[in-house]
Amino acid sequence: MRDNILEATKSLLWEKGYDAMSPRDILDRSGAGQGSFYHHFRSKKALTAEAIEDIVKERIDQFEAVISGQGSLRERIDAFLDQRKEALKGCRVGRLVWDSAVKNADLRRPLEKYFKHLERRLAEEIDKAIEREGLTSLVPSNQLALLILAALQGGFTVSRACKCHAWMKLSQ
Amino acid sequence: MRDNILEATKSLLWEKGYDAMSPRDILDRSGAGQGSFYHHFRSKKALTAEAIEDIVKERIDQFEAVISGQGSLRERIDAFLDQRKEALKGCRVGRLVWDSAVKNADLRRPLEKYFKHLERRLAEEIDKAIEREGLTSLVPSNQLALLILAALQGGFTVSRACKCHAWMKLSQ
DNA sequence: GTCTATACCTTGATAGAC
DNA sequence: GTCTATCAAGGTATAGAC
Repeated sequence: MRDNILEATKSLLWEKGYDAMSPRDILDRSGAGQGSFYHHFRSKKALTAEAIEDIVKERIDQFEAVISGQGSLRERIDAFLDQRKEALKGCRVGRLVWDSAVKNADLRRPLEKYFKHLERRLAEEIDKAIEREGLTSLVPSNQLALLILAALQGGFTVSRACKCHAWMKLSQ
Repeated sequence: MRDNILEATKSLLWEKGYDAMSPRDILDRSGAGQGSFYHHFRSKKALTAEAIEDIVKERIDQFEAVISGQGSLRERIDAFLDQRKEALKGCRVGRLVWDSAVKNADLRRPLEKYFKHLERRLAEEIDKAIEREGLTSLVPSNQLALLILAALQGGFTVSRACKCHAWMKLSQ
């Protein structure tokens, strides 16, 4: 039951975010009762903190699965971008950035960890590719890495505002 | 008093978003009483709709003030990016995209209008600059325009997650 | 561990006096 | 137009039985 509650929370955070997600929502989706909720978790915020840790862990694993894999850099980055088929739902992590809960440092830290990790690893792989694949870059690799991240996150924002997959235009 | 309420709402939408903003917050900031609130506006959502219309209007005007001005394309785009000094607060428009109110088509439409306008105008100015300034572009102007928008919006997201101005690294 | 009952607060809104 | 009083519903959490 603890797991049900946690999974329900993770999906609700993606769909509605923290502010719009009520304990009621979590109980309905998980099938748990009030008793279970407050037996396993001290508060909505404590539960959210754990859910965010989980989400970031999963996303980093999924990212590493493609970026550390075989293929050219271009192929691996494309595979990374392809992980986001449902543009209108946004990034499971980036979506949380604007929620009030994130004013709390403990809840924000995992989000920072996520973006820092992706930025660092992308820059590393770009550097490797410059060496191995003979690529050239007009800007430092860490700037390029950040640009890729930002364009992806902002693509979600524009996509949702326009209710269409703007990022598809970006990646052709 | 009507204006006080509207202005308070506009600033609160920027700081907290729709879901985390209560009528109480609005009354406190505007100095109005319950009576005034519901005399001038039918509901929180109706007030928000009007506030969003206002915000988009103001932002488009501010954008046009620089993009239609004098100077090279590069200078004008830099001026546009420079309008966002407070990266951690995010874009007044983009910030709203993830709020529950935006599921309502009437509230989402102004956001779409904003991004569509900026995308179209940036693409136009890029085309003009290619002709007049002899610039060249590796990608179609509308893709480049969208990339600029997305990188800016996503820059806000990453900046807030990391509590630092990521976009400064992007624009050097 | 889970259930039901309960409690307190806030939200979002209405009513009626002035 | 503004004020105060009031309200129903829902959000968040606790208590105690099983």
